[in-house]
Amino acid sequence: MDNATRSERSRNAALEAAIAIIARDGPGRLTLDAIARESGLSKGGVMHQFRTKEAVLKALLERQMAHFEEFSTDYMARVRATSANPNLATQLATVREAATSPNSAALALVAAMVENPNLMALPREREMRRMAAIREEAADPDLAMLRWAGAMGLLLSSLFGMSPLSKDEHQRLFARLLDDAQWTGLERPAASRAAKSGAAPGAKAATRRKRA
Amino acid sequence: MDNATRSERSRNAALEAAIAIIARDGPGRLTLDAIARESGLSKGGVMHQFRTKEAVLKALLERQMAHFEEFSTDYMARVRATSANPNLATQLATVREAATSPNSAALALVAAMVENPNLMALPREREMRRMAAIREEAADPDLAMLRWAGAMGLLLSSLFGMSPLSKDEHQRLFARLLDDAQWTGLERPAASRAAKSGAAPGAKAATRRKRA
DNA sequence: TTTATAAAACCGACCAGACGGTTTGTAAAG
DNA sequence: CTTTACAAACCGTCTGGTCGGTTTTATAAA
Repeated sequence: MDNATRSERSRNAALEAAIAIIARDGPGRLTLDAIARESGLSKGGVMHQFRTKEAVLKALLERQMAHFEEFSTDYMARVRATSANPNLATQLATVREAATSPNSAALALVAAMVENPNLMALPREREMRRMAAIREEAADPDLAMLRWAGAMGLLLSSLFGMSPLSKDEHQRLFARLLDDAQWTGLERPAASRAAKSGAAPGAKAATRRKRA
Repeated sequence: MDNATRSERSRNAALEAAIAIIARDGPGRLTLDAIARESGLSKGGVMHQFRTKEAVLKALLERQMAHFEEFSTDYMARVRATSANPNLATQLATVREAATSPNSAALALVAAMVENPNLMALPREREMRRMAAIREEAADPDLAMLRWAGAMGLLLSSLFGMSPLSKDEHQRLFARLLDDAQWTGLERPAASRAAKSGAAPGAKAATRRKRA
């Protein structure tokens, strides 16, 4: 077998094992020995691919982020033309995806937070940029943030096992969050922001797109 | 000093120390030795008050839950008469309180989840009962759930350090979540609840059914 | 009030196992 | 023959938990 793909396979096995462990036993049980056991590799093998445990977490985080990055990009490409607020739509759909997929990125996030809280710097920064984009394009930025927060709440509460909602109800709520038509009734034009953006005509911020 | 209060003081010191450690160093750094160091007690002293580490976590969880239980009861007593949906209002206010207070219950939750995920059984059950009450009283149960989810999203995202919102914005969003008047525009009469006695929950709700 | 006794709170040394990480050795790929 | 991928034994430290002993409080007889 090719050397590169051999490494690739091992790295993959280790990361899959890590996710399985976190999901099954909780983040506190994620140890290098456990990863070795679960993946079939020896501890030496794991340590050859990742020099330190933090490197494992980092790789895990990056892999999950890349996955959702891809999902996000695809979704964005599909709705950019049709949606009035493509960034919000994309983010909502991505969070739904994360909530649906069992080996969620959220698990990696929790594990990272446990081991080394400042590993979250990367995801945080990315998330913040997205939030900024959402607010830029929104007619009512606060409402957009609340829709985003609603999605996060659904995701995290189900991750923490605190959601009383069935799968169906979950999907229904996400669908409602995503449906712009259901939120148009109570928009508040965000006077503060309109005033801040200089000579902007006061009313409809939704028509003002980001740099075209 | 009285014997009972001596114990009380020690238990308190240990729990305070635990919260401080979690907040400062992350849940992964919460060890019995660390608690002993931080609290000034000896390890033996800590182990006398709590026979096991799990007992510490459990006590921590229960203390925080009791605190918010009290807040919740007080708030409920104040708004029960005036609010159309006192359960929702109370829950939103409680979550805001949790998000505001620095030594949040959420920290205890995360720590418990790390150490022993099934410790979350108690909070989960309580939460579920509340959610049920919220849905009972709501004209549009799904919307109520989304407002709740929004609050949870704000809380948890700020807990994870992923909130781009300032304190002021945070407060503003919570206020908006709490203000019934801002959500009456798009209520849907909850066909699900009315028709639920049948069998089909899953109808594609995308078609908007607004109410006057 | 004093004194004898118990019970509870507390200490700090100690232990077995688990932890992250290193080292040494070997087989496969280049 | 050199480099890379992996294995397995190993190391020092940390972890949750135990244990024997000391101090403080509680009880009550003298």
